[in-house]
Amino acid sequence: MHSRSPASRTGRPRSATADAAILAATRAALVELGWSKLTLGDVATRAGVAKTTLYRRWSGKNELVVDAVAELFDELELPDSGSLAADIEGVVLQFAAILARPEAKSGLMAVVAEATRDDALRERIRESVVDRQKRLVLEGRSRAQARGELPPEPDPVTASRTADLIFDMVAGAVVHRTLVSGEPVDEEWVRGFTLVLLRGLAAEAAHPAAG
Amino acid sequence: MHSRSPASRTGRPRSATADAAILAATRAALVELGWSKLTLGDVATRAGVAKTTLYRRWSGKNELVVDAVAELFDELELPDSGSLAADIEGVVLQFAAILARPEAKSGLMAVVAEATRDDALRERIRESVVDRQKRLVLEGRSRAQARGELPPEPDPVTASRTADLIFDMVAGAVVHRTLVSGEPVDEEWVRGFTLVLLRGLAAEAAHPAAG
DNA sequence: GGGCTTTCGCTACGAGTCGTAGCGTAATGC
DNA sequence: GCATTACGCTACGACTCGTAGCGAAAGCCC
Repeated sequence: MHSRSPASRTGRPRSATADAAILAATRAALVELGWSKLTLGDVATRAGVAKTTLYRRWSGKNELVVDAVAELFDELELPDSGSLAADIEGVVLQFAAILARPEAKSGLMAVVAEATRDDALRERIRESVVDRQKRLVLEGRSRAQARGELPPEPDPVTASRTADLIFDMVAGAVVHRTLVSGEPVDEEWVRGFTLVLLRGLAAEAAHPAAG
Repeated sequence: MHSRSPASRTGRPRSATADAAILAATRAALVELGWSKLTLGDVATRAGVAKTTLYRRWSGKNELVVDAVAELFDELELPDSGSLAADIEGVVLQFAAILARPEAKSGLMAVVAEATRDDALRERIRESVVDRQKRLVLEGRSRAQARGELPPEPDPVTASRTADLIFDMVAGAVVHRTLVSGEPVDEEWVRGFTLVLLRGLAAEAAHPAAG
């Protein structure tokens, strides 16, 4: 989560209940009000805590919403369905289901927008949201290579680059479809997407093709 | 741009200079302050107009920023470079160059986030930003089909669906790479991306593979 | 030129939010 | 019991919002 260091061993400990209540209240406020109309005073009232308590734990709206939205991605798991295509389809559908929730929609993109001018916020998003998604890509590829569906990478540099490319293609397409195009990520779309991606990757691996 | 109807033929006309000054001031404020710290009063001061003038033309921050950012995409053009791969790479590099500018970064994602709770705003973004990008996809495919690089579509329904898929994959990947991963869209990345996409599409077209 | 209409710049305003300070109280560890 | 920290509460100045009202300016039409 946020700060983990138990810098203080003495004194009254912070209420763990309050943390959970604040984050839940933040998500509820995101659903009802959206990002722009969400105020920290309102969140504090919903959570049943004082506004000052909220400010003692989070430095502002951005950090609070990142933590509140990050919890939504806890449920993301890579299903071991036996084939790479099914793995991808399963993860994409899970990711899309989370992204379709109103608290994720209005909150996530807003903090990403803010992160363009705030390096610390960008790093916070990376740690609590993005890296968890990226790990699924790495794990999925490793499984597919073990099954022989994808060839092993020749060197770690291109392996890392390809993983980054795949991640941006998968997450980017789903996010863009959901938030910009405003169309649902249903099974039909996922099938078409997976088809294009997988065949592109298989062919790309067969023909390394460095320009 | 915004309202096109010259509803009033009489009276003092609106200053066209003011419109341009306000939009330019908005972009300047986005660069210096970012989305969250941008205030309409400050934009009015920068543009040399009264705050009330600004409110007469735009209903709020969201609509103003959409128009200001939309102008950045005016320069987007499809280069006729002779091959589909070169066309894609050219457009992607143009798109990425625009998206890398700070006024686009901080403004565009913020209004997209707001648009998740505002249908009118979403439509405004679609008209002034998204559709112009989408047209390039349609045009590029049509050229590639004329060249024989892509097979003609069997029916208009799947043609439309495939175009939507390609658009979300291209725009999504570039946006995600730029804003979420925070990595540059350089020529090396574009080559790898185009390779995967094109080979996926060519194979997909060869094997229609429904269900 | 005279009149009509709309826009313009300016000032001022109530409402709402921000983030902080100060206080007395509650809950821990030693 | 004592030191230390977190808590709830209240209050505060600073800021932004969006609007109203005013006199002046800049166009059309006769």
